[in-house]
Amino acid sequence: METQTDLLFRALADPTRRALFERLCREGEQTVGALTATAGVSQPAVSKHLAALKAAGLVADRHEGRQTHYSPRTAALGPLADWTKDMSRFWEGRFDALEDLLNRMDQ
Amino acid sequence: METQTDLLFRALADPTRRALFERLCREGEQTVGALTATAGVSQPAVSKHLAALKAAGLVADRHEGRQTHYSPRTAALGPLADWTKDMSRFWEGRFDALEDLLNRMDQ
DNA sequence: TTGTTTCATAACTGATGAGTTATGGATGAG
DNA sequence: CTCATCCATAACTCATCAGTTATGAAACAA
Repeated sequence: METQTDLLFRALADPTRRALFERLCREGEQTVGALTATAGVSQPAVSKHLAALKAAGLVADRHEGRQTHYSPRTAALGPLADWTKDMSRFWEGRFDALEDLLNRMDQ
Repeated sequence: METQTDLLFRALADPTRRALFERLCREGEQTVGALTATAGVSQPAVSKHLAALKAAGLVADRHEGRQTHYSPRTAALGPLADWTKDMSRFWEGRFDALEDLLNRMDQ
């Protein structure tokens, strides 16, 4: 079966898709047209990537007339942060750079 | 070009590969044979996954006689933690669940 | 109504990659 | 020196997926 975590990791694996999500995080809500203008791929490609991000819960869409506005849902990154921290914790106390990692995550 | 971040996200995208890494984090150093025993895929498949994890810096290998021991390198998760935090920060102050995410990351 | 714009979907192509079996190199056991 | 064991690589198959062009639906403009 396809868990939500699987979906999340897979959604972020593609560079083009990750770049779209990054733009939304940096610049805020954007229409498909605006995203397509500088995405380097065709409009249908952008739409498909946005659908994948939406399936992973990473973006939300809002319809306004002919346009569809997409915005980031950074809350969806929660499981990713949890997983990263868990992996470090499991390995904790053995010998490695856990402290460095946690320091980086603590603000 | 293939950045180190691309390599990291791609390495973690596959469920079988992620499961191998999780096992190493939970149980510590393992030989290829031990990992293969419960991986659900063939020994060459395991070897290839381990090679991918190694290319991403997520594991290290140690040769001892005929056996190869693999251990996790959780420090390689640093860029992932950084990226996650950056994305949340960019979106910070706009309106969403940043606090919840950061609380989860703060220990 | 007629035409234009915006986006999503369908249909297809090509590349990538996860899996397999086969094999070989290296080490250890006898 | 055999022979078995452990792992990595080669060679191949098959599915998945990122990209394309073509098209259609819906909203606005005239």
